[in-house]
Amino acid sequence: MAQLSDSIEQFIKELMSDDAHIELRRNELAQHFGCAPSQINYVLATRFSVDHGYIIESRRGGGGYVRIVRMQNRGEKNFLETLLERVGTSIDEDTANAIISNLYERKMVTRNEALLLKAGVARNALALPVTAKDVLRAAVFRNMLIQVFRNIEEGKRDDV
Amino acid sequence: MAQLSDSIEQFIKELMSDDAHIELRRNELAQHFGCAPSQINYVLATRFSVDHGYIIESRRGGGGYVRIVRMQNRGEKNFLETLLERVGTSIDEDTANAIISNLYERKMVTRNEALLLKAGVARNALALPVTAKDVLRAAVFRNMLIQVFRNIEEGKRDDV
DNA sequence: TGCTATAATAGTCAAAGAAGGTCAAAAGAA
DNA sequence: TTCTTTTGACCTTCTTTGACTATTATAGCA
Repeated sequence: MAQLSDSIEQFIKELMSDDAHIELRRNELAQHFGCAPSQINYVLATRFSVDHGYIIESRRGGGGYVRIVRMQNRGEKNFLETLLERVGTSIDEDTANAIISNLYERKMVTRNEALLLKAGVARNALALPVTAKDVLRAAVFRNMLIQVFRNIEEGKRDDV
Repeated sequence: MAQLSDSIEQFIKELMSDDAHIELRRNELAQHFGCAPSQINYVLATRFSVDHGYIIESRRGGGGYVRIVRMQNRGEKNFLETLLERVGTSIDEDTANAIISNLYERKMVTRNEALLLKAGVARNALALPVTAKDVLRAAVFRNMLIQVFRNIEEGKRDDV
């Protein structure tokens, strides 16, 4: 049943289309969807986080607004470093998934590859205490991320 | 006779009819049959497992669902089953790599996907005693293998 | 002009609601 | 008995709402 949050996410993405950023009124949007204003914050937090490749700016008071900015493509080399730093030595599944979705939106991986990456970091694969899971997931994920960039870099040789 | 589980199994199969996959609400279905929700899980586990040719996906929370995907052709189903059996609960890196190369040779995964899979099971990702590594690798690998087949089956939906 | 009160926004956080998952014990069949 | 099925208690995840808080612009007043 196409969750409210999903609809709002879609709506915002359509609004953005090709633009690198849009501005909206939190209350208006909430009214449009007949929901609590804080629902908008929830959507922003869960679907437009930095890990998803967006930056949120806002301003309160009269004439207030919420601006959603799609982060620019950095140089790939730099980007990998940033991602690895973000992953660090421990990462939870949601954050990892956000990063993967971002890679897909930037067309750096195909849909199938994205799903493969998600399968690799899924919590259900790891029968361990949560903390250990996060540590292990980070290790596996780092490896896969590096491979993603390697794939992008070379994409030519045919020996596997 | 006609066990409850059998009825539920039939019901689901009729629901699917020609579709390669359906989505349902666990609680609704349970209510329809006047049984405990976990009964549905039992049916899924015993009649819609991978070795029966199905793959289950699900999501919790508001708007949650259970999706049942049927693998189209028998060959694929048996192959996945064989692979999962081969992987078992513990596998070393070389064996995993051999399986991946085989998938690539059969053109079931692209070169990039194969490399991604290898990255996911690489020993350097797992900072653990060897035995534990193998066990963990098996878990992650199983997950990824199932995803490979899922990709082959559906390759259409666009939600990542 | 400078200050202040008010209205107009947005943010935070915790609690409630809405699913599905797990596991072990009880019940039933073979 | 032994294997399969069924149930229920408890767990985890994701969403939605609402009360309370914070910030900003502006109109009115001294």
